[in-house]
Amino acid sequence: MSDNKILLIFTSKGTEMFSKACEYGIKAAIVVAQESLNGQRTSLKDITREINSPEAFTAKILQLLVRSRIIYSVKGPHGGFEIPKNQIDEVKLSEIVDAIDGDAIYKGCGLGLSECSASQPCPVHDKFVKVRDELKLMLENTSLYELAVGLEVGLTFLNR
Amino acid sequence: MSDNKILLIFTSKGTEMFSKACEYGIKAAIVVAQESLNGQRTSLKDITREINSPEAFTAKILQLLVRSRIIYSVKGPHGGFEIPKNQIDEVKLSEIVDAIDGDAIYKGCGLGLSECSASQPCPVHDKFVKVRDELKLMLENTSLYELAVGLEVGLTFLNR
DNA sequence: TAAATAAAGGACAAAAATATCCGAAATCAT
DNA sequence: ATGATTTCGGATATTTTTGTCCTTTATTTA
Ligand code: FES
Ligand code: FES
Repeated sequence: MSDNKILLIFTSKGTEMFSKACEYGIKAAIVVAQESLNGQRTSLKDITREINSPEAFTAKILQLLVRSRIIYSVKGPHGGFEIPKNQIDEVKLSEIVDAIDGDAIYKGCGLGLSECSASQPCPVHDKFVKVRDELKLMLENTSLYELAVGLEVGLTFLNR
Repeated sequence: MSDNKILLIFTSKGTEMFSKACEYGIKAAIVVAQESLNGQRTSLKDITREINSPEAFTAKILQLLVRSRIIYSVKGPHGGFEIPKNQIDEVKLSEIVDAIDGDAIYKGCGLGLSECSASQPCPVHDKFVKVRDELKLMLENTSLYELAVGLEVGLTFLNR
């Protein structure tokens, strides 16, 4: 053991690509999309059971998506969250990420400079832009529909 | 204004790819590399002036890099941080990120599942792995040397 | 209309990341 | 040896993120 006191200050389990809030938001949206494709609304409880997330916290994130008109909510018995069927294919991952984490991850400078600029690039700019742009493209081209279908068919998992 | 009380809870200026600690670490390492190529040591003060970062916090991060033997330190007058010239080309960005943020960003599941698995993939797995692997490759193939040279030549900036 | 249900919203709590302060230890120059 | 300099290390403070609790509001059903 010995010197793990100071190290603890920096013992992060590992910084991830998206915030927890965003991870929950994406997962929740996929569940809502999947149920919506089946013509069903999904309640907060159902969602948190499916994605194994803290209820009240997830509620806040869902509200964020509702405010961004990415999903829609209905109160009262048999209420819950839904997405109009014809809209599910139009909702891109980028909109969800943007609503929760902002666009810095796929638009901002990799070293945190005020803005990414090709004329005044940071040292990693050239190399970073390539992967960042591919991330951007991926997020903008991936629809909730395809993610929901994979889940419905049993090919993918939300909970492990 | 009206409803910005609740919204404030979620007003992040935008989640970035790397943590602040990691951004400082990368920038600091580049400065140290650049000076080392000139046969000079760099003091903490010089570093924080170059990259415009909080001094004491940056010191902690530098210590982390020292412990990982990515950079070396010398105490006392004319002390500071340095990297042996012949090592500068061998230090890859991935080692720095790994030492500070861990490897989750270029190895972990995009939706935060316990581990990324192709046999039990999360809904974004297929699409995410592509960009994550490119990020991994980029980090593993980018050396401190090339980043430092770009800075030396005046092509890149650390401070804007 | 009343009761039950589910989301919305506010206040608060805990944990993690970011940041500051100060003294100790090492090193160098005189 | 002494004093100046600079990193190292511990304690603490601030801010942001994550998470909980409980009340209010809207909606449905009986
Ligand atoms: S300036 Fe840093 S990524 Fe473009
Ligand atoms: S399982 Fe989620 S990215 Fe591989």
